[in-house]
Amino acid sequence: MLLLHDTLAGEVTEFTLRDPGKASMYICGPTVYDLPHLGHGRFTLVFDVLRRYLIFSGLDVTYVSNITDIDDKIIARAAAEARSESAVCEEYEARWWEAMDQLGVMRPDKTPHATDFVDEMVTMINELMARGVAYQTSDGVYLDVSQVEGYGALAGQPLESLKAGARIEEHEEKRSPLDFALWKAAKPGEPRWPAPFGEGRPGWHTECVVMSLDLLGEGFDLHGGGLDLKFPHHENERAQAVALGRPFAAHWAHNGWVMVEGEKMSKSLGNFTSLTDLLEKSDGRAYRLLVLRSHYRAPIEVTPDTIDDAERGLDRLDGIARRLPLKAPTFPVVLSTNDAYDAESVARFVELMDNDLQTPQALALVFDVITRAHSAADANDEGAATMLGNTALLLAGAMGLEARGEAAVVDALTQSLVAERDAAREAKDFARADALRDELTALGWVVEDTAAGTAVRR
RNA sequence: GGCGACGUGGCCGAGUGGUUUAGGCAGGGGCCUGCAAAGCCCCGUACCCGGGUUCGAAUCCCGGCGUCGCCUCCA
Repeated sequence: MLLLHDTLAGEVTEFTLRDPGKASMYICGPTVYDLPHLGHGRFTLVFDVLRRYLIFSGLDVTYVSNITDIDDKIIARAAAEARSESAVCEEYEARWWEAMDQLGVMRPDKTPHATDFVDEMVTMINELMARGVAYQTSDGVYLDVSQVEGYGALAGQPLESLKAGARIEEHEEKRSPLDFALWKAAKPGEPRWPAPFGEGRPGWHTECVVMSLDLLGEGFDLHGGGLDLKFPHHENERAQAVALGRPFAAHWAHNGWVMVEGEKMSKSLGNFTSLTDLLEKSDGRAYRLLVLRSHYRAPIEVTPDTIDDAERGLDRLDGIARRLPLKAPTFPVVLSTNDAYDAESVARFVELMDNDLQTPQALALVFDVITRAHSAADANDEGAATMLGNTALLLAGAMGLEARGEAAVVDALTQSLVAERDAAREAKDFARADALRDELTALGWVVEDTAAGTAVRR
């Protein structure tokens, strides 16, 4: 039984399912107006790990994550670069998926685009107006949060308290500074859709309510995203569903910040690093390892040092796959009772993951199993070594971490140096052998002697 | 002003009332090796400060200090 922290409850609760055997997740996706940054990388990894763990546990998971393709920032960029909004969205959505693939994040089962759901959003806004909880102003349609039962539940603060701290600029037509736009009336030159309440475009908080309920149905299991979405984005989504009287997400999950030198990384602070940049410089698996290494709700520091550290950790994972003839699990990994695994380790893994995704300890467990596999191999106990090695690959794989044991692609020059070195060692010409090793090292290879002769890897 | 998170050994980063304890990286010693590498074994000082509860607290409570965040767009 999976226990998961629920933002609404403010504590770890049982992750219950609406339909037995099936899990439905809606994770807020990106607004495609710029390159993805490290924060995007983290939330996609965190929820990818949750998704994979649910699959590993035998559940049939439906994972929906949207693409916001209409927004002020998209319009601004399009205007600044004198091209269409759709051109901007196409470019950055493509970059988004490239980064996701490099991270090994599974593609969502469904990827709704906001602009494909405008009709549904208009219908919903109409209903909110008919119910008297939304009102029209000269620049759009707003939700009257004072009429929403329990507004502020996600923020963990009552409405009055939120109001007191509101730093929103005055808007004389709004009844409360916390009221938010469901619909923004079109300004000249902006993309627009027809609506009974005037041409315009949907507000950000509206798309996710409509798309999640439309694609997953009422009372779906989990709604997640980065911590900054908790308020106001998720609060406002929830407010719309509550105002409509429609059961919304049963469970809310939010992951912690990516920090840069002790400060939250964010676009507004200008201290963000693009994911694209990171992935050019490091193995995509390194960021996943880094994310797994701390709890998903804790902040993480991403620096060249912590990434390097993670890459060295990967080498330890890969090392066991290089050493032993293991059976790589099929991704996404599903727990099968047919194969020979170390039952105790698997049980321990499940116990840790069930406890609000204790991936740091689960990872420690994987490393322990690797050590045991090496020890067994040292003792020439091939059966135990293989079984333990396969267990390590299974558990790492369950978290989306792939071990790579395949030999490097070796060019002709390297091949000849390797052959020459083997010959020299055969002839006990160690001076020559060491010189050749130096040459190989200079070419960027790590040289290891094995029973089969010289082995090289990057 | 309101609400919240956090402060652990060289670094990253878990943990939680009590035997030995995360784990990774880095460092030291040993085994292995022609020498290495990889691997295995062993090792180091930790728990912000001050009180309190307790037989016993890094772990619970109170106070303090410090850091960070949310209440505006933000993953």
